[in-house]
Amino acid sequence: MKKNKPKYKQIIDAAVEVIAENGYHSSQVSKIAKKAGVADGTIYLYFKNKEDILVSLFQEKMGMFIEKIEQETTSRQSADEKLLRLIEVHFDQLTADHHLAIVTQLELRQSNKDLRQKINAVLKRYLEVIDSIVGEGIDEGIFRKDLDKRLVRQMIFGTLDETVTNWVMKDQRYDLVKQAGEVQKLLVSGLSVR
Amino acid sequence: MKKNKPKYKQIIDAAVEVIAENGYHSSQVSKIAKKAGVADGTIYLYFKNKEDILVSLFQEKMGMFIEKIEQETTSRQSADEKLLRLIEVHFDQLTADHHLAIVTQLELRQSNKDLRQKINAVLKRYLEVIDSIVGEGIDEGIFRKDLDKRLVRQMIFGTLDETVTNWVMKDQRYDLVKQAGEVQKLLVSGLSVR
Amino acid sequence: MKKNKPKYKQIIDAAVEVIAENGYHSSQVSKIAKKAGVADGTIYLYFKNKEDILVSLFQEKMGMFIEKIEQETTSRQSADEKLLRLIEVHFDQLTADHHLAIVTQLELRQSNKDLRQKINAVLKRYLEVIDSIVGEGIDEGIFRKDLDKRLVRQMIFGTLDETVTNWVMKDQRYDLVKQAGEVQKLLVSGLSVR
Amino acid sequence: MKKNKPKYKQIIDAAVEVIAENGYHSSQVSKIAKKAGVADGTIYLYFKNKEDILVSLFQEKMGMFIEKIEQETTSRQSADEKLLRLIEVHFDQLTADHHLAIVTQLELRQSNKDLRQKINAVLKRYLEVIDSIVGEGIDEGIFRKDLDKRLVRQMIFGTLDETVTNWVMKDQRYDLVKQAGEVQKLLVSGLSVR
DNA sequence: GATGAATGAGTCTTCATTCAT
DNA sequence: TATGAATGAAGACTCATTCAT
Repeated sequence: MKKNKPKYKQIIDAAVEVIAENGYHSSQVSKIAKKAGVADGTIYLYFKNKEDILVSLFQEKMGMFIEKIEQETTSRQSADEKLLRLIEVHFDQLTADHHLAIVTQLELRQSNKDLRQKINAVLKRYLEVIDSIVGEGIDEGIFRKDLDKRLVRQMIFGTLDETVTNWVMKDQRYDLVKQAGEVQKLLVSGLSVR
Repeated sequence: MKKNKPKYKQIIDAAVEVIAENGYHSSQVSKIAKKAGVADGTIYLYFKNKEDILVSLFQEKMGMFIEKIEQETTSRQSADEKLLRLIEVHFDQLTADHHLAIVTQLELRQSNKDLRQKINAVLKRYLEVIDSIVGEGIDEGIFRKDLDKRLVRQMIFGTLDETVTNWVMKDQRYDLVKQAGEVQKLLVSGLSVR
Repeated sequence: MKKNKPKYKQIIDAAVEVIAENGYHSSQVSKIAKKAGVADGTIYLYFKNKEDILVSLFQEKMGMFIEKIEQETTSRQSADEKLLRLIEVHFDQLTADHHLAIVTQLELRQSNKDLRQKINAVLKRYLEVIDSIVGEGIDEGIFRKDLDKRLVRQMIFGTLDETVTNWVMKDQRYDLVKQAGEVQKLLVSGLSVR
Repeated sequence: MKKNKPKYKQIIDAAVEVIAENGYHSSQVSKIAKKAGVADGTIYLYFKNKEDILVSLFQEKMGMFIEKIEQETTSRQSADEKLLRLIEVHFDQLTADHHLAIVTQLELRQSNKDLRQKINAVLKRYLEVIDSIVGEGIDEGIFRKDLDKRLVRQMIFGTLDETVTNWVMKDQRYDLVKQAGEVQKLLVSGLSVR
């Protein structure tokens, strides 16, 4: 119960906690309401239905997540620095909110097709940040001209996502942010010795 | 469970089809039984419960999938050729069985934590193939000595997985195998101009 | 409950409209409040509960309905003329307020036993008008002496009610009042050729 | 629990009892299942949904009801005898099953528009019986030639329905069948002395 | 082995009503 | 008087699993 927050945020925060602790399928609306300190019916004054809680949760949290990344990357000079900062901020934010990490990496994936598509719509902004960094890198002459933008985007996002998921599944027992540099280096330089 | 009996395979194949066509949450046991041409109760002579169908499905299909990759990669000389072959065979097999592609990339992710952990156990063999290729590459002197094995594994697997998922979500409308070379190059050389 | 205040009538009129337009089961208190231009809670300053709105609605509208019939019938001379006038005024009033017709003939019947009993209490006055017309007819010697008052009352009311209900269910597409004469003749003379 | 009946009939009979005893709105599916001696889920092996129980109940019972009326009326010679027999059989059948009487006269009217339309479809057959008797009466020369078929049908059905409803609401405390003759006479001869 | 009819636990959502302001 | 945000009870339906045959 977080009495000073507006109910909308109270409910979303409760949902993150409940889902992280109980898993997606054991997160009944009544459980979320109880954690939020409101009646079951109150949920429906702020959200259309259960799915809408999840979509809103993702939009709210991911919105802030992406905004932070946008802010932090623009302040850097070169594309490779921007990429490093993107990875650091990505890792940092999920480290700071380990409930959110569990929810985004594991639990929300159990949602159905409809919800996943809404989630992808939210992720689009993030992918555009990646795209623009890659574009800058090419313009700056530090990234290859012949890069396939889509493949690159998939490599970067796929790598970060898989890295975070592994870390979450290992119960977040190591320092993710420390690996940002190495991950960036891998993405920029690849496996090759040169 | 008698793995060599036709009915066992009948049911698994029916499950793949039903899940690909109806989605994970609309794939009731009764629907799978009907497609397999057996009674609902018969399912339980071959599988402990519904989750066991899914785990077995994944083990069966992924077992063959990984075996093929093991075979095809050992026949290649150098680590970078092996990596290329791994990607080609990975893409090729999912292209060949589009029902399976849908099931592994989209539908099976909607399963709960327990099931995902069993799925990860199956994937371990695949990750070991990646590890050994990377190890060979280092020994051969074509990959960097200071590579973090785990991060590399996550980059390679994450990239391939994200690439296939995107392709499936775009309804498999383009030729995935054609992109194997470019993906391999990205992984080996990174984004950098050199 | 202050019957002379405008708000009381506002709410009842809103209820008639809302029920006629949305049907009994889709007529939430909040919808009635909105249509009446008051807050949900205000409803409860004028009515004990939802059922009370409906009972009051029926009392209010039926009170006027019956009063009109009482007035119009007393001015006629003989019982058969009074009966004709009763039918004409009955049909006429429901034709004049088609929302009310829908509500009384179709929607209010969906209420539960309790409400129906209260509705019947309101109807009692109407049945008494019928009774007295029949009594007069007998006294005048134009109706049979051996008539069973209750059965007659049921025939007259049942016939009018069924006639109006059919007309409402046919979307009030024909002129009900025009049929008053024929209905009266049927009731007075029956089916027989003489 | 009526173990020797097929489940379909068991459930319908249970529904009649439960609705008659508890009223339409307090007749939960679980209550019907319990009375029928089956599990809640079993209901849904035999009926699409709750409304389908009610529609089927009406079709089943009313089907038999009307069939009986059809049989009994055809065996009579003249139209007025047929009408008398129709009334007798109508009253007799509802007297014989007082639960059914409550359900058809009071509780089923509380259903929504959709259900009522399905109920009306069932009643159509009954109205056709009335129509044909009236037609015969006209052909036989004992009923007036200028009768409005629809109005007559509404008078007959409205009168019977109202009569039965009143009897049910008076807790069926008097002998309904005994009044059949008087009701028939009223319909045939009307109120008039001759 | 094979069947499939029967089971029954589990949950989202609505909406009449309240009460602090 | 008037408000309207908050309450919380209540119920139809699904579907994985069982077991008598």
